[in-house]
Amino acid sequence: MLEEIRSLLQQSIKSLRESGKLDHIESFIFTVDYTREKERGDVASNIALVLANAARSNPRELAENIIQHLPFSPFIDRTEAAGPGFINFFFTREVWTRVIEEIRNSKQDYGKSKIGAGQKVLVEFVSSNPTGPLHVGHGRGAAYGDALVRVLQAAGYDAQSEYYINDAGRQIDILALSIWIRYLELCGDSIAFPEGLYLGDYIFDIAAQLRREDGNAHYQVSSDLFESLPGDIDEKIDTLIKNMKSILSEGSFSRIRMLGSSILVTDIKKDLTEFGVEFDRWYSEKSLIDSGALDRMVGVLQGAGQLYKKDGAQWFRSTAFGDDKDRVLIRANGNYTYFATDVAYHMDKLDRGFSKLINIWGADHHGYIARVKAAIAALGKDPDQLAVALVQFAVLYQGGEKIGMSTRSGAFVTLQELRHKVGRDAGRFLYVLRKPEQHMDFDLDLAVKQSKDNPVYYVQYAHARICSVFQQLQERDMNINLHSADADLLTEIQELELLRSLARYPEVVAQSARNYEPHQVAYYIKDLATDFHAYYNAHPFIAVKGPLRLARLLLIDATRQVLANGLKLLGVAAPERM
RNA sequence: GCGCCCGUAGCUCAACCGGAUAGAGCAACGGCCUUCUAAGCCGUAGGUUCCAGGUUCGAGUCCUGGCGGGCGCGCCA
Repeated sequence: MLEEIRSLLQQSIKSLRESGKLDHIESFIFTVDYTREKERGDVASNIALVLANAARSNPRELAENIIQHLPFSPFIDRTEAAGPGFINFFFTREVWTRVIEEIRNSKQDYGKSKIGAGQKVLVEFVSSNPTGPLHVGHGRGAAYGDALVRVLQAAGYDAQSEYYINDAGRQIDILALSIWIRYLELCGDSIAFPEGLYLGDYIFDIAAQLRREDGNAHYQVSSDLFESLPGDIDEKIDTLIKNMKSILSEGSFSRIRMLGSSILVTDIKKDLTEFGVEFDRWYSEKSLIDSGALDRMVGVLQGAGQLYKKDGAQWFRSTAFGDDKDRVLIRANGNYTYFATDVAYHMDKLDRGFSKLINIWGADHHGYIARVKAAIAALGKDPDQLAVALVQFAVLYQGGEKIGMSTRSGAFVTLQELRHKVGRDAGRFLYVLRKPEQHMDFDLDLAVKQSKDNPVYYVQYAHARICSVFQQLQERDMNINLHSADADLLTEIQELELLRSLARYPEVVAQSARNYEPHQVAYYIKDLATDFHAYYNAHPFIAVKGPLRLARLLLIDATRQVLANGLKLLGVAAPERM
């Protein structure tokens, strides 16, 4: 509908020009938006305000002029110039009839658009290291990323989701080391667990499984492991890893690595699936090394003259592309850095033909953006193809107290615990109710409440209430055939409010996709639920006669459909009863 | 020190590319169940949008400088 109005305005401008009442203006941007208050019509445009300057005329007069030249439309009842020069449009009943029909015809597709026009977009999110379970911080990224993919798809983008598994490199070595030491303990060795390794209970579980399956096959005397360790904690860990690799057979080492990461990846997948988050693809970091993609990338940068050696390491001249400092790709000990494989990964994403890459990262990774963009530029691509959405941390509160979190020490609330405690729907809705860059207080007490305080139930309740009305009608064997229903009978204030809201939905989805802001959908369905509850309390549906009842049923059925569509985009269930 | 994010009602948060009188929920106060789910509704009260300048028809939104909070600034990921 906004496009219709936009077109009417453009036609008016054209005829103003042809009659010599308006000079030609190169290009201009104007808005056509649904109004916040119905006193200002259903839709308003600032076109006269925008053009007034260039036309050197009074905006209010220009608005009147534009109105005079508007072509006829069956959708416009009347127009007015208002305020400083806005043009307000008031819809005819024709519009409401059309909206209801459209919802009835489109059903689960109502709200979809083509603004993405098949653009290939890759959304990468969570991508947590398989070195421990997901915690509530990952939950926010998961809820946001999944909703974003759904919203983009609804807006016509060819959006795909991907999880990058860091199954190569140092972190996985540390994981293997942690498991092996616990395993040695299980074999009867008494070992002082070194600093900086993974401490969580899940490490014991993996070690126990290893021993169950392989017996003492990986047992080696551990005294060599701790020989001549340096003082620095990182160097100490690197030495421990080196020692472990020389003590263990190749087979044992890779067995422990693989077992650890595969168990953890499986757990992560399960956690996410139960949270309603599925990925189109799980992309292995290790595969970049095995396939030679990493070496190819280094070759390209080498060929471009953007690499140099210093202190035994291989550096990428990222400062030539706007980064603060140059970055190491290959460490002096010969190992690739995480950054190196990540650059290869981004090269691969672009090679796969995605026009836009959206990465969802925790806010602590913001300093990483410049170097990845620098690498993309150095590889001869456009760094603006990469968009990074930073998700701020969620701080958990319980009983008014902040719950501290620390990953390394193993003391954190896992996503699974959150889900068991508050449920999938409440968890996802509360996460996605905040725009990602906003710092967030996650109130566990509130999330747990199955009451009016919890916004997710407010929306779901509206959906269930509507279903219940139809359920009752069916039980009483009353007519619910809406084919002959007449939307023109809907004239109550609450009915018009609902119709206005329903009409807005496609634009909300489009806007939400354009800005990567699924929270707009969450707020919209909250508002829609409010409109419905107000209606429900003001007017009867069952205890009212024939045609009017059918008209009202028509309206609430459409409302139910839109609530369901919106909830679906957020990955939240639309229950039929509560 | 440098960089990024945030600062809006007592609390948690919205505000569509800069638009008209800054909105919800919770908390507070007053009402509504012999009628379809009260997990609901109606009403009252609550604001120097952190501060100071600037840009313009118009600023919570953009720019500059402060203040406050969070996070970065590794041959970690």
